[in-house]
Amino acid sequence: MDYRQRILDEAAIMFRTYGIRAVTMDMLANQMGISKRTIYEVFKDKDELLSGVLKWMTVRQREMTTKVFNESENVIEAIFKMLDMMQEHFRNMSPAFQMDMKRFHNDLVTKLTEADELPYYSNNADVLKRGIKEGIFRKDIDLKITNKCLLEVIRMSNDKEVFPPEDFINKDIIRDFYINYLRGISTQKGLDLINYYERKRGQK
Amino acid sequence: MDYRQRILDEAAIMFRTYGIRAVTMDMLANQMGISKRTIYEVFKDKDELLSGVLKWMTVRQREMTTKVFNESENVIEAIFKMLDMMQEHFRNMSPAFQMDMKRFHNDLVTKLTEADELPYYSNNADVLKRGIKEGIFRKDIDLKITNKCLLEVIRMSNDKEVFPPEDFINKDIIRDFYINYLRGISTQKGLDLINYYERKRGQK
DNA sequence: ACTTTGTAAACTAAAATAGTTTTCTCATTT
DNA sequence: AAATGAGAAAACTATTTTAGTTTACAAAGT
Repeated sequence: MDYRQRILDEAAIMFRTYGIRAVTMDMLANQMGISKRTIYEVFKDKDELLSGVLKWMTVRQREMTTKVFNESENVIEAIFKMLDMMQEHFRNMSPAFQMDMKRFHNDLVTKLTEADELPYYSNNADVLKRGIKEGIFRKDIDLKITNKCLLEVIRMSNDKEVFPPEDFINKDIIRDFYINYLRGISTQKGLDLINYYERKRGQK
Repeated sequence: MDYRQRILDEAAIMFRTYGIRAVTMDMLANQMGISKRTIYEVFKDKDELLSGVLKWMTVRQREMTTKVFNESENVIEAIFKMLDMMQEHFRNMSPAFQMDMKRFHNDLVTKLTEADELPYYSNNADVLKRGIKEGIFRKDIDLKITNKCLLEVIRMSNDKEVFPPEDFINKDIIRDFYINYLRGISTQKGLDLINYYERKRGQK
């Protein structure tokens, strides 16, 4: 029985559901039916547990995205699927989680951001290159800047201070923001594809 | 400027979004751009604020339900609309809120439950009576028991321990539970109406 | 000038929780 | 059957938070 993995899985669920502060180590141990000490046997402290959870979430996200990208006809289809996954990821995440991350673990956030170990905040250079190769994105875009912009779009879309929930009821902010930026860097072929998948999506 | 009401409104939003413990009095004051002391000028302590918030939520819920009931053709239509409202209410509520209520304010919960001052946990006797008068519910049902059962259905449907989210992905538990119990107390006319509104709902 | 109303910020006291230590239990090994 | 070891259970303490208070101060109205 791999305690480490079991703890990571359960902690991930609980952190995402209730927030980080709200989940005490006692609560987690009780919920899993193990002793608190066993948790501390594997993880030095709560910070290490949290950072483990985030890294694990990133690994899984990477695997899923890679799979999606390999199985997609073109970059636009892949991006649309990835946006669906991302939306699902953030939809099930308690606002408390994001608030706690900012208030109490901001140093961890910056560390993980720099190390590209935060789910859905990872380097998109490969995607962009593929898009260029497929004639979907314009050849003259600046890879580094565009990549950074896409990351910022995601970050901002999920920032409650930028888009306060009381003013923006719509949950499709990411989509809207991301896709319209995408249009801006697309060729005619890219635009046609975006329109195609947008229509397709609207139908269901 | 009615501080009491403004505080209630903002606290309601924050408690529901982040949970009760996660929202500190400082945070609430900062968010509103007022001083913490001003809050304590109006509310003795956090408990009183919370209880105020819940009562206020109940008042609004009552108004809305009453309106819906007066504007509905029959009891089944009214109940369907009410279920929609209820679903919306619980959908936007952080699991942390419900957990905090149970862990740290359980005495308040029981107090408010007894006083019928918890949103959506209110007496349904009038609804049942109207249903009987309209020939939708059977005449021979035991009002007191049925009423209690309906309340319990709502309570259980929202209890994460009864329906753990990891096992029951479906958010329509309340609907399913409530409506099928309703079928059990309905006349043929009632059943026909339920089927009609179920179909109508399924279409959109 | 004086009073009221509220902000800002420092402070204290209480509560909760992270993390530790101790004791006990049961299963496995020798 | 004794020894070992992994982990449960629960009590403990040390730290951190946060509720709630107090103080000083600023603006606005009288």
